[in-house]
Amino acid sequence: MRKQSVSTIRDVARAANVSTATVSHVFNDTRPVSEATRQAVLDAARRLNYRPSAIARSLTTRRTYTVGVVVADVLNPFFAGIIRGVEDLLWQQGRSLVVCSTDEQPEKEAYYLHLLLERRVDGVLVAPTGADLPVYAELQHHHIPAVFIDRRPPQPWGPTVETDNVRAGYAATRYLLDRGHTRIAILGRHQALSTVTGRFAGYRQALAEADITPDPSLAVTVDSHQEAALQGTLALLARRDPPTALIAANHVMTLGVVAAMRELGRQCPRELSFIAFDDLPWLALVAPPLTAVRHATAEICRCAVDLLMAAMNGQSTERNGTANYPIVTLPAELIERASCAHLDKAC
Amino acid sequence: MRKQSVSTIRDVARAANVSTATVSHVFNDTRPVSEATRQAVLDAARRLNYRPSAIARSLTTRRTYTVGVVVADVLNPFFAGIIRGVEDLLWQQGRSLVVCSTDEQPEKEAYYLHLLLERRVDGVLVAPTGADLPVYAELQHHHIPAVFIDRRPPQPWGPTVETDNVRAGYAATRYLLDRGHTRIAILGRHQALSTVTGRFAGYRQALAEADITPDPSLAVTVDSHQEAALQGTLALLARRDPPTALIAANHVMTLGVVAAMRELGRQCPRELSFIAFDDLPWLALVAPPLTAVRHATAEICRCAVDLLMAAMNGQSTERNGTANYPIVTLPAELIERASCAHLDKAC
DNA sequence: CTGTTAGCGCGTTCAG
DNA sequence: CTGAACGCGCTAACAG
Repeated sequence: MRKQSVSTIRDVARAANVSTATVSHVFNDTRPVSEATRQAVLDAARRLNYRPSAIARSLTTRRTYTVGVVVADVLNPFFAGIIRGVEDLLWQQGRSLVVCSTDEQPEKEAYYLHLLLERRVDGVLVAPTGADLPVYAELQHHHIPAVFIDRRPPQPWGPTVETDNVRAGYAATRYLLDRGHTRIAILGRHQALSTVTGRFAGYRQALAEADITPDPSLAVTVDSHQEAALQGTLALLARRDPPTALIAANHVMTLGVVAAMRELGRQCPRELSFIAFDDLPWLALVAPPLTAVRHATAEICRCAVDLLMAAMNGQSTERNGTANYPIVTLPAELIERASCAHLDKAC
Repeated sequence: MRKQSVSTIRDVARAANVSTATVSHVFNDTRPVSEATRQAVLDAARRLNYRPSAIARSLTTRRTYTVGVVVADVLNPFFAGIIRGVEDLLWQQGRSLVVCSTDEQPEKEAYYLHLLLERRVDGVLVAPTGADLPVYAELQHHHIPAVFIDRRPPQPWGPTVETDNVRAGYAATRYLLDRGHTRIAILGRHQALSTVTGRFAGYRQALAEADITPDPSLAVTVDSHQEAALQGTLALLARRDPPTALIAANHVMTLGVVAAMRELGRQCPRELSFIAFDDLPWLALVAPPLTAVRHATAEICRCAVDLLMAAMNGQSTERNGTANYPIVTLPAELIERASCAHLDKAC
């Protein structure tokens, strides 16, 4: 077998004695072709192992059938879920998905967005790091729509789909208040993301509504590592007046809290009631099962993809002057499990 | 601001009073350009918001700087880890990564590989479903190298990088044997993947070496869902002669086993010693901490990417006649934790 | 129903 | 050090 090069549409056209246009139309079903020539084309294509080049096609159609997904970390189960959800939705449209992990670094976010811009993806789904990057304007200039997921961008560069963090933080706190807790702590990452601030705001709001003067030292922020979360929890529980309940504002925090409880040999919920943000299978399997706030991941994906499609198929990104992008806020669900106890009134 | 279209290399050339060739060379640093014109070009580019089109570039260079990664499921933490590792390695080369989840369905695998083929990715990393797909030959025909990860392809269509499943299965079983267990069960998915068969083979080998006549009914295979794993475990533990130790051959199995233990109120390791394949943070945090087999994920990624790069930069896929592709087998690590107890001789 | 042809935006010879 | 011109593989007008 001699070194056969990859064959092009022209090779097929020659082999089938038709024009390249006909071949194109056979493959794209974009205008009627007589059955005879159609078969001839398909035969020739099969013989030559022909596969149309999406690159060449993209050059003329100005569509890549690809979208970029920029998240903090694919390894984080929450984002893995987002990616999976988006992939399934896009799959049906023949679109593929290039994934990028920023590790919460604005430089990496900018780098990846530039990459996606050069590749001329049809659109991007971004969980922004929070920095106000010039690349957002560039994307807009190049008519590449962006939809923000999970967190709000620093400026309204596009529609946003997020969990109702305020309400979720409120609901979790309220749930604990209803069980008699007054000294409730919350542990989150030390970062100005809308997720964090929202959850903390809901927490404070619930306390205020219950006429509890919030103790600022019970709202703890740490670096986004399990170890930091562990140390933060240890410090919290070592106080003379430790909290009776604790909310972990994301999954990494949850791991740290559980590690701390284990290290101290503290029992949950007898010695500390606990609510975890981000639900995962294992939370239901430990002793005690952990109460958790579950994101509406499927809805987030569906909504984000819908918005992106609308922007991609619709006219331009900027409709008339300054567009007013929607912020879609989806409710989270509190999954009740055994990790929250009623506090005796006596306390 | 009027509707300004996206500017091309020609616009930049005009604006800078140079030829398109010069602009190209400025951006790619591919031949000396006088500092004056260089600046003029960069200025013009900045003014026009110019970004080179990777599509047009790919059409001439025949390189997309993109690789496809086909796995069973991005949501599976093992594969998420693979993707993250590969992404980090590729990132430094300016390559991006399109991810595809097959859900173990050969049709989906074929579909995605065709998609990647049309997109002319520089190479693919595949965790095959096990089916012998014609698309493998097509990839080869189109000189798109494939490297297989985690599982072996049905035919040697490319190099493979995998965990040493036999040794890992052997080590886990041996570990339990050393602690006095003789009735050891293993629970895996019901599927003819090299991962499963390897782990089961190692299990049988260890038993044979210990002169234990293996009880086939202790090697259980079920569908790859937590519920099926749960049922399988329940059945195993409901026997008149239940095993004293159990190995879960992957993470889904682990979830099912833990759920079953919880449902039965069985204590680990007092009533059942347990080893989990696939290590995750939470395994160390439950009571008791779960002994686990940890894959050398980082090494798998490094090795797979190295092999892929070699194939992409090297000449063609088929060097001389039938290439002989290596199968790289990387050792897993047994992480000792408290979930395995010594069995009293008396038993 | 089918063919011709002109780009799409870039890299890359070959001349100068 | 620079420019002109061709081609990558395909789609989209326009003819027929």
